[in-house]
Amino acid sequence: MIEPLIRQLSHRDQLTDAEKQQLVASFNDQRVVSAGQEIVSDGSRPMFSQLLVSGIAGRQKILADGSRQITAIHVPGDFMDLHGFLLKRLAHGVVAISTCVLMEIKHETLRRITETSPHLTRMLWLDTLIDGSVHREWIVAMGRRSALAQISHFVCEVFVRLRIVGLTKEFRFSLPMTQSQLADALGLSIVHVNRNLQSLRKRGALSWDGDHVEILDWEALVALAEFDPTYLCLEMEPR
Amino acid sequence: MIEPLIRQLSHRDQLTDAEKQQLVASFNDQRVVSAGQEIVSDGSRPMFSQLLVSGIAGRQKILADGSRQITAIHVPGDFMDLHGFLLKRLAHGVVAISTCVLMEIKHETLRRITETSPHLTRMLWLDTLIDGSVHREWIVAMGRRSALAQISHFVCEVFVRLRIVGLTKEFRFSLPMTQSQLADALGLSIVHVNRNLQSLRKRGALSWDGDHVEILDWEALVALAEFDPTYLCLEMEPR
DNA sequence: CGTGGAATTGAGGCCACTCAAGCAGTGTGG
DNA sequence: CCACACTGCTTGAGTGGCCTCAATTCCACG
Repeated sequence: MIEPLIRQLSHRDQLTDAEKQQLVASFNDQRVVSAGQEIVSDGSRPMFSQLLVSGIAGRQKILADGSRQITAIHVPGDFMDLHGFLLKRLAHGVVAISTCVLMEIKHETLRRITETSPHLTRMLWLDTLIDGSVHREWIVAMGRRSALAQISHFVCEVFVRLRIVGLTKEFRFSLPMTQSQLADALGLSIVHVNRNLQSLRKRGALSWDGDHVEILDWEALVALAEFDPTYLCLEMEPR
Repeated sequence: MIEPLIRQLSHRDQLTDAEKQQLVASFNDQRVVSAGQEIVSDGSRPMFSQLLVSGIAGRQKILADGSRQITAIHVPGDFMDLHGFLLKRLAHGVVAISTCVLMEIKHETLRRITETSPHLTRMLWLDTLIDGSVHREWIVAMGRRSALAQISHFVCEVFVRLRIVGLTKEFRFSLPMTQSQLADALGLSIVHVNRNLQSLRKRGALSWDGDHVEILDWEALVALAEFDPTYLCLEMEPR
C-alpha cells in the first residue's frame, strides 16, 4: 500500500529490494479520514509521521480573522508531516481535502532508519527537500505572477506530481478540490479564482468539471505559467 | 568561524564537542563575495554547500519579464544551499544582498557525515526543515496578510533569527537591505513597501534608517503580524 | 560639484477584493 | 415525491489595495 511512496522515491534514485522491504515493514495499518476532517492539529507534537496513500490533503494555517492559507497540497505518496520527526512541534494543521487513506510511521522507527540506513535516510531527507522546493515555487507564484499564471502553474505542478505516481491518463486526472480550497491554496478570493478558471477554459487550455480535470493545451499552460519542472527534482541519479 | 552555525544548532539540541570539532574540520577556507554578486547561479549543480558566516544573502528567482522574487533571506549561520546536497540541481539563484563571508563544505563531506554521524545528520536535516518552515510562513503572509502585517512579520522574523546568533542589541540590529530588495522578498512594489514602512514609523513601531533597524514597539509589531515564533523551532530538545 | 543609487511623493489605473444575489446539483425528511 | 436546505459555482456591481509611471529629494561618493 505504500506503493506510491516507493514510486516517488524510485523516481529520484534506485532503491534496493532490502530498502523497499524495510520501508514496507516500517508502516502501521491504514487509516481512513473523511473529507474536511483534521489529520494533524496545529501546534501538536505527533509521535509519528503520516503518509498519504490515496486522496488529497493539505497543510493549512488559520488566521485570527478566520481566513486560511493552504501552504501545501499532498498527493498519494507524499508525507504530510515527515518534518514533524525533527521539528517536533508543528506550526500548522493538516486537513483531508478529499477522503484520505493514510499510513503511519513512528518517529522511533524513523530514528532507527537514521541510525542504520544512511541511504534511506538521505532519500527521506530528499523528500522533505522537494517539499521545500515546492514551497519556494509557490512563493514565486504568489509574489510575482498574475492570478492566471499562478493558477496555471498550480495545475501544471499537480499534473506532474500525479503523473509520477501514475494517477493521470493522458492529460486527465482527478482532483477533488473545490474552488474555495483552491483559492485558499493560491491566496486568492473564490470569485477571482472562478473568473480566472473561466478564462483558462475560454482559452481552451483547460477543462475542470467537478473532480475531473483535463489539460487541453499543455503548451499554452506551460507558457502562461512559465512552468519549469526542474524544482520537482525529477532526475534519476545517485543521492 | 562557523561559530554562528554552532550557535544555531546548539539552540535546538546539544552538540557534543566531537560533533563541533567534526563540523569545524568539515569546512574549507573563507571566501568573500561583495554585495550584489551572485553566489550560486540558477540551475547549477554545485559540488559543495555554502554557509553564510557574515552578511545577508538571499535566494532568488528571476522571471521572464525581469521581475524577481526573493524566496528566502539568510543571516549568519544559515546554509544557503544545503538542499543542493541531495536535490543536485538548484532551481534558483543565490545572491549576496550585502557583502558576505562564506565557507564551503563539500558534498562528499556531507555524504560522509550521513554515513557515519546519525545525530549530526539529523541536525543538518533539521536545518533544512526550518528552512521549509520559514517558507510556509512566508506563504501565509503573502497569501493572507495585508502588506503592513507582512512587513511586520518579516521584521519580527529577522529580529528573532538574528538574536539567535547574537547579532542584536536590545531591539536593534543591522539589516543592510534596501527597500527594493525588501519589496522583492515580500512580493510587493517598492512604492508600497515605502509607504507601509512609513506607516510603521508613524505608529512608533519601528525605526529603519539605512542599515540600522530598531524595533520600538515589539508588542505592536507582534500583534500586527500575528507573529508566533513556533515555526522557527526554538525549543532545545533531543533530536 | 556632478553622478548615481536609494528613498520619497503624487497621480492615475487596474487587479483582485467584498458584498450580494442567482443558479444548479445533491441529499434529506415529511 | 416534492419542499427544503445546503454546498458549490457563477455573475454583477462597487470598492480599495496595490501597482505603474514619473518626478523630486536626499545622500554618499568620486
